[in-house]
Amino acid sequence: MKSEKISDAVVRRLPVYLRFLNQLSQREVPTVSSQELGQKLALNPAQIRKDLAYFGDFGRKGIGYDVSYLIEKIRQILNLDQQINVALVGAGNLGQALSNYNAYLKDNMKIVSIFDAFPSKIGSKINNITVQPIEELVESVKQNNIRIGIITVPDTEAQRVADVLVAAGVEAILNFAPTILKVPPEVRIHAADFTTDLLSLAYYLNGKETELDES
Amino acid sequence: MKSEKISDAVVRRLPVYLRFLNQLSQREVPTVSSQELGQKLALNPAQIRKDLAYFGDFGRKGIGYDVSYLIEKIRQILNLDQQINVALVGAGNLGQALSNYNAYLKDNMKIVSIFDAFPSKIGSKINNITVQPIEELVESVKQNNIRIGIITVPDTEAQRVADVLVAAGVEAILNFAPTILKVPPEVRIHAADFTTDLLSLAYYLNGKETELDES
DNA sequence: TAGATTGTTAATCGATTAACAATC
DNA sequence: TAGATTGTTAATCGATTAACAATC
Repeated sequence: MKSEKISDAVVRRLPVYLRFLNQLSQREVPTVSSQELGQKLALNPAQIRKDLAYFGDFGRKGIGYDVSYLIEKIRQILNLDQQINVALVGAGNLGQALSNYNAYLKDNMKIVSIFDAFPSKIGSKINNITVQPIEELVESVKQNNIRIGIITVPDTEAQRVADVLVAAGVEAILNFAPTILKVPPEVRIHAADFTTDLLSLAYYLNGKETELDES
Repeated sequence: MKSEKISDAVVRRLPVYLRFLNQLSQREVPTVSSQELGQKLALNPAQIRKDLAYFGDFGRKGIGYDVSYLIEKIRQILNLDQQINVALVGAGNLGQALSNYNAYLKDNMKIVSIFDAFPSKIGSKINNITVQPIEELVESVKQNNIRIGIITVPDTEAQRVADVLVAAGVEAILNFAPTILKVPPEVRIHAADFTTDLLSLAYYLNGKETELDES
């Protein structure tokens, strides 16, 4: 166990480990080596060992990692040993898809409130949750102990919504809008904008990745 | 213009530049400096200049970058000066959201075919496109000059679908399923799995990012 | 004991940032 | 000319990988 600052690159791999470990657990595989993890996840085994060693000595030399134990530990590290309440802002197509797709549930993340600005959406039910007007957000976030906000509104509204979420005291935001949001440094933001991913893919079409520089 | 290998980190910033430049263009701003771009996009100006300089001398000393010219150039670099046809596999909630949300259209990316395995989905129309059975994928991809595939099927099906897309000759895949896909090296894959993003956010809740290591 | 695999240090690799001459 | 800003080299910073002693 070291007490260095842990980089975001490391943190983002933890859910990847967790997911695969859960699969192993389901198949009742008792232990796994960094070697095998690396192979399955396309990562360097040394990197995996190093990542895990930041948080503790979870493995056993000569044996590997106990699957159940490592799952428990990673869940603790990610704060997933308690339920994390999430608010979703933007009940459009994408927002509806995210709230239906409640795969997070098994990971203790739960969308407990949904907000929208459109009067036509308000009052309707998505996945058993009644859509509320954004005016009620601050109050609702405080009352329901909501700690994470998901933004699925049009990009023109994203900053406004982020400001409201911050005012409500949310600690982290997952932003699906294609905008760089300005928030105070204590609020963590992850961009989940897939248009960026998709457009950048186009670069790799057509052999453009090898330089054709003849000139 | 250098002919180094361009890293993916650089490529992924290009769509971010492009998006902001489009906004400037709409406001009819004629030129922009790396300084200003950096400020708005929360990036280091030197990094922006370096990124752009990989592809050519697009700026003018003392002036900055001509907005329209830079847009044109970045679109060329990203292969977006031609229409790129995209296939979507998986007509569930998320798939429907993506195909409705056709924000890519203005960037010359177009979802032209949608596939699903569920008999109940097949034949229905989403955003004016008829959902086809996966059995028709290979044929359809070839006929419609589809070059990118988007995977929005359940994770248990993702690898199978990826194999079919590869067999059909797709050059790149955007994968929303939470699985590490195995594909031949000439096919580019980007992971767009937001559960990873969301779970990793939980790490930052609650002051966990500063080490409490007292022991 | 022999084989396997960890945790960790050192080496490498790559990406970001600073600095500045060139020049509009 | 003076001020601004690029393109690029050099310096820095950080992340990944290799190597290996410790040990199950």
